[in-house]
Amino acid sequence: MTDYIEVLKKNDLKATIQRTGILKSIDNAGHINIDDIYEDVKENYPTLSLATIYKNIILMVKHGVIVEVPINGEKSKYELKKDDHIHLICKSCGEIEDKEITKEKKQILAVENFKLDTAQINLYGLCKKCQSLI
Amino acid sequence: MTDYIEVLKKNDLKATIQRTGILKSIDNAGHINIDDIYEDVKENYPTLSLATIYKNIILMVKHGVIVEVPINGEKSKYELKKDDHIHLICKSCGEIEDKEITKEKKQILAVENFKLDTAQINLYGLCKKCQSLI
DNA sequence: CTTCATGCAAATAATTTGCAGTAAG
DNA sequence: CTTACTGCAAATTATTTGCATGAAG
Repeated sequence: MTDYIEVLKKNDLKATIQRTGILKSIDNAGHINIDDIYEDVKENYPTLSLATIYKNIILMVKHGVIVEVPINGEKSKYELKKDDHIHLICKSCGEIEDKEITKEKKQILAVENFKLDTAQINLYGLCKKCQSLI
Repeated sequence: MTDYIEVLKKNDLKATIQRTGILKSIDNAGHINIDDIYEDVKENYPTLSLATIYKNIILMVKHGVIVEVPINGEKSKYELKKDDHIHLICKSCGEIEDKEITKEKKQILAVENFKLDTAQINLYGLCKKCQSLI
């Protein structure tokens, strides 16, 4: 269980109850879009507004607390910041699974004349469960 | 120079002047978002409407003529459909460069229990030009 | 205390839709 | 011919902004 208050302060952000609530929601879901965060957080903080979520998502991305995960044909989802990893995105059920990138894999992606900051690797296909349903 | 009429027909789409215009614009830019397509195409077809672009982008993505390239914190760009490749996205100037994925690299990305369809690899960092400006 | 965050309502931007008139095959 | 496409205007949805009040450090 992550200490969201710590994470926020470490990244120069005040720890408000709205922010920890949003982080808890993201952490819980793994990957989640703004509307779903709103639905989720509202349960515990009914007065929390969508505008507050927008403002905070932008802010927390800027401060490196969370990361945007753009998905083809959908609204972006967000996840807690962690080491680069691969997203396995199921085109059938929409489930997103994280997969570690080994050092060797990352090395292989290295490109000359380009100073790499973040690698975003999304593999679209069919997860095990959905394959078996065909 | 690609024959856009051919491409469209091959993918079961009528070849209208608006569609070939959009494809030409995308091909020309490499990677371009909807607003910029609009600005570009309007020069030659001033009556072409933004609604038509939206409708056709959605349609051409569905038919596999073009591909969405989501970019963190921006509106998605679009490119002509081609073999999977890597995008080098410069965080400074915004330039996107395509880089081939060798078979070995693609093999390395293979994951058990996941039937891969499309690989989307975006590397965010600094291009050569922008590195030298620091 | 002091500064920054929240919530609301209102503004703006982005995308979608319906429909009458056109064009492609 | 027949079916599907376009352009327009209107509707909807998504996102941003300003400001008075309230909470964090």
